[in-house]
Amino acid sequence: MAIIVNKEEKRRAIAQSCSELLLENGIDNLTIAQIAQSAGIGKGTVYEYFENKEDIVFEIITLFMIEFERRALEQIQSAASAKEKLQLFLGLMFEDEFDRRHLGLYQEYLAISLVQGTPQMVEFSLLCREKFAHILGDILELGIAKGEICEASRGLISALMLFGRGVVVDSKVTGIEAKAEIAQFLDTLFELIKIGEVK
Amino acid sequence: MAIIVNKEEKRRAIAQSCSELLLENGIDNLTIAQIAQSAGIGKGTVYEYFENKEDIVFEIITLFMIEFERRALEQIQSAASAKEKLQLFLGLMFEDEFDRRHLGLYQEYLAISLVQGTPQMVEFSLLCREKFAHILGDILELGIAKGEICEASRGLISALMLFGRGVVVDSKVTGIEAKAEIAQFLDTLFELIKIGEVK
Amino acid sequence: MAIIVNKEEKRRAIAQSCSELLLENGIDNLTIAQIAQSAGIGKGTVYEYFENKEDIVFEIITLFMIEFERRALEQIQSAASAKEKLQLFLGLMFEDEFDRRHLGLYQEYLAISLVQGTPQMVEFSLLCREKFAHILGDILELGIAKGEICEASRGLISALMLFGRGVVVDSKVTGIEAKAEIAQFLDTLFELIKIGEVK
Amino acid sequence: MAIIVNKEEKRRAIAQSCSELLLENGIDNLTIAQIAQSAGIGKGTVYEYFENKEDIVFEIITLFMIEFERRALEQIQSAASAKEKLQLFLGLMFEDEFDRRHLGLYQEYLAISLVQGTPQMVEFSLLCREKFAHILGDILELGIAKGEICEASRGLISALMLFGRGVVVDSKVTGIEAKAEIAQFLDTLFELIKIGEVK
DNA sequence: TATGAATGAGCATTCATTCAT
DNA sequence: AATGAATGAATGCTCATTCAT
Repeated sequence: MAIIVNKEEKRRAIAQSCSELLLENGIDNLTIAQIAQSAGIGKGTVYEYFENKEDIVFEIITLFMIEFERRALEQIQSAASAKEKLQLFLGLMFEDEFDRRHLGLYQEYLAISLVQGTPQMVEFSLLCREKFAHILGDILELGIAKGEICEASRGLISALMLFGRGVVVDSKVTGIEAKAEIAQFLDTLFELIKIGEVK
Repeated sequence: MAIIVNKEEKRRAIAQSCSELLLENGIDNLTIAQIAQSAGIGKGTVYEYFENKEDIVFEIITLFMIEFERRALEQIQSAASAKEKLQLFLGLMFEDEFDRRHLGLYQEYLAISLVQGTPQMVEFSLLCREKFAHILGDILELGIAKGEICEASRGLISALMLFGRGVVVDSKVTGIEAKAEIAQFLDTLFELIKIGEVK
Repeated sequence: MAIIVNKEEKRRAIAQSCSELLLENGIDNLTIAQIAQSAGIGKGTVYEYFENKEDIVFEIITLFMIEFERRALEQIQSAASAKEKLQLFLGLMFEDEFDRRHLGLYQEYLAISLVQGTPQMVEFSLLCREKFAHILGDILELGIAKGEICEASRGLISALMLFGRGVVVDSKVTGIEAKAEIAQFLDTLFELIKIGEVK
Repeated sequence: MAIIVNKEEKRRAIAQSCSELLLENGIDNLTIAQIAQSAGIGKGTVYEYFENKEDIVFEIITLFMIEFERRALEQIQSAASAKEKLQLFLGLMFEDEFDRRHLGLYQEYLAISLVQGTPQMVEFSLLCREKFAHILGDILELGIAKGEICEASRGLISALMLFGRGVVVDSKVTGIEAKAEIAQFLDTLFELIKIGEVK
């Protein structure tokens, strides 16, 4: 009698089993052979659950993204002002060693997107964009509602995300100090968007 | 006596001769054999003038960067207001087919920086950063001097560059409409930094 | 279930299939492409069974060494006196065309050991040394037991091997006549070590 | 008015100027460019004085050989008995750091001889052989004359040289302890060839 | 006599993916 | 459902030597 396996469940199990490997070795140095071994299955079996290597990496990165979103929402709640929330959100990837490894993986993923960019990857990136836009939107709306920042701030969602993307890239490419850049930007920005002053 | 060649000159000549190749094929698909052929020299000769393939790509990208800087300064002069200048500067890479190919190369270069990032590459990126910071600084200072924008705008240089980087990346990664994003950001931003209104 | 292959067996089969190639072309001129072709497999498959090219050469040389040892023991048995045995053993590599090709390969291997000498190669050479020391030891012991040679001869094992190595090298380097040198040495030596005379 | 240069003199000057380089880098890693630079001349000029790279290496090795011979003779004189002289002669290459570097070079040279062996190299090796045979011959003759060793020892010249060659090779190939091997061999040998005992 | 610019052949190795069993 | 054996494309780099000046 064959064991009935929930495909979706096994997918995640395989992905989980080698997520550490991915963080350690990076995408390029992760081989299908390693994946199969760490999951305790044959190489061919991997392809029963995933289309290709990219598919596996996707699964893992998606898991990380969900976790990241969860942490982001959690952290943001603990902050009082809109500025603090933004600071936390934009800076979340640069916190500690744990994040540094995830950041590295994310940068590697971005690099692949930059040169190979399959429709699937674009779709995934757009999905992330939406989620984060939503989070940023909530932060700003709340800030406006609480009278912390002006109505015009509403138009900054996309810019804040693009700024964030720039920080992620440049923290590697030019070695800028991410958290300092974020702080400085928010200081300047809040000088402009906070309520109650005349320029 | 032997023939004396101006090494620096020939370097540039070789780089020039295969820059088209680089734009067409991308970095990864550019082979030393192609470079040598397009320059009409032997493969070994290439290595008389360049350390390695990376070195060649660098030379070409540097040439493009210089050209880009020149065009940026030229375009900016033709604009009247600070907002227009910023729009031109940030949008310069997304103008037409000509730029699209250069943009692609730049994105590929960024991708490499994101995963391999040699000290030399970081140094180059920092150099670019400085140059562009200078240009942005001039634009903002002039805008402040002319009373177009508030003093606080001065603190936006780094943020504008990171935003620009984000647009370069996301125009590929998520397929956002670069020029529209830039326009929208500047509209919102100028709503905040222009002089003469109460929030 | 997938096909299970006896790895060790296939290793030897691949090695065997290109040993002729190795004898003909030498180590440096043996390419992986040739190996794959002669074994009727793909280049990649070669690497399923061998770490690298060196590993393949090792396998083949080891096979030759085993065969050499077998022949040596066989030949020695057919000889009556210790002197004859030594002569056969030391001269075995210089017999005929068959041996000349193997000798050439061995010399090439020695050359590599002399400049690159990986631990693995040293280990292999020590293994050979042990085996041959054992054979020489047996010959001498029997000679002593039979009263052909004096007790002190026992101390000559290592020297005989080093002499043999010297002959292998010099037969190529200075073109000395190997068999004549061996004969002359043994004549002199036996003059000294044979029993029953006063110097 | 052209400067008259003694070709032979300049040859030696060039060779001398890069002999240190040769000891440090080995034959394979010594480039013509380095040679030219260290001699303060152009690459092309090197070929005015030498046929090819091999020719240069030859010149240097010849210089070393002459020096080695000088040292050998000097050392030997300081020894009293034939056994001591042989020990000094055979062990001379394994004395100290100075010798270790020369030994390495010599081994590399042997390796080349083993696979490429040009007539010129064979000739050189034969020349060395003759010289050293002469030295060994003198040692043995003197020993015989002084009644230290028996007449038959005269036949050991070639064997001693081949043994020596074997030690040079195996000190690298199998990592044997050269000086110990030499001592052990000579102990055993002198047990056999010394005068005044009955086996 | 001196130079130095130009040359170009040659090859190991990796690993995602397939598919016969 | 699971497997794992087989595959093969694709490329940077070195350096001794030559010969035009």
